[in-house]
Amino acid sequence: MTADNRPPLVALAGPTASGKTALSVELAKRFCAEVICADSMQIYAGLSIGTARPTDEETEGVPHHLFGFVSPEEAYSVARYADDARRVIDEVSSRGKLPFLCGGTGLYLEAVLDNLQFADEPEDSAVRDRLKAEAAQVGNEVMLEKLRAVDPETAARLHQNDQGRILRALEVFEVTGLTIAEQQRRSRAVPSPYKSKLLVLDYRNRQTLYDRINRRVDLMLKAGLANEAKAFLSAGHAPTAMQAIGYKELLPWLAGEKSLDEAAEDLKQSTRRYAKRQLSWFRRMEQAEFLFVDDYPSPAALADAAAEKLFEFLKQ
RNA sequence: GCCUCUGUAGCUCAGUUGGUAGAGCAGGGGACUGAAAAUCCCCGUGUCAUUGGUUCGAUUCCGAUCGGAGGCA
Repeated sequence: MTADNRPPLVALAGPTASGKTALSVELAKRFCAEVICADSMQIYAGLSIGTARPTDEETEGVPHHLFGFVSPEEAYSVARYADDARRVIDEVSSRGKLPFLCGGTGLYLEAVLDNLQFADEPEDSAVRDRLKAEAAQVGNEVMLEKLRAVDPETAARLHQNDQGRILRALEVFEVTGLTIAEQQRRSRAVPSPYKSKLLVLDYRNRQTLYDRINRRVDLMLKAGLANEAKAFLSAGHAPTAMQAIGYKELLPWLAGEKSLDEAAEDLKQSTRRYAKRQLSWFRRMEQAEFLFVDDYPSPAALADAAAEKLFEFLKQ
């Protein structure tokens, strides 16, 4: 067995409120690592309390990258993230530090860990807008049939109601002349220049996680989430950032339709459901090694266990 | 104390003219390649309160008991 001489890349994933931030800082200190955001919402400036972005106090002097650096007015995407993340990873690595991805966005993590290649595509969304208008006219079934005619492979795996993916597949074919199935194959053509390790935090007892989520939402509100949301929501449209959990759920309260308590309950529920979806993503990531937080008596014990796994990995 | 109503899935309730039951919400699982904290798909066995009786058969009818609600004293 030949040694893998590629430089190391470590990632820590886990559902929201699982304790990623604290653990990442602790591990970063032990391994001389620098943390790189792998979270689709913590990248935005202005969304700080609601996305639980690490505060200066929490980072304890450990360098953090790609947090809060995108204007919420901008449309961001996985493709841009992959570029940004690779650039930072290379920088950190070339300085002799360990790049440490931390975040809960499965797609972003996969894009970097699997070194997915994204082809250049024109910025304008004219094609997409047109396809959307067409779908509104003729219905999803017809659009799915159109896709089946050019890309039966993709059409076969998409459900009729999955309009977003059906239209994107049609868009890719129209813009690039290649099916999205083929594009996706090509996206995996280049092996990663890094050897990587992915740790995932989870809880054996789901309720424990949910309790943490509920508690954290209360803390966010105490920390001033309502004001942050007010400022963010009144700043106008923010196409992608607008999707962040923690803001849109407070709209009914700002509109006087719901009490703050009711809105907070909705917010907790969306967050719980989100955590579930995150876990479902992480479970299918082949290289994921799960660490169950409630297996350990203390954060320190968890950190020791995680550190041991990283030692093993770095030795390889 | 008496009368009436009520007790079915974690919650709110349907329902079975007697052949062991189903919705919404909650919850669970899955998918995911340019909006991903988004989006899409799938999943309902529960001593039908307990206990006797009638019946081939009771969650369904009758009685009692124990909860709950309302009314009258």
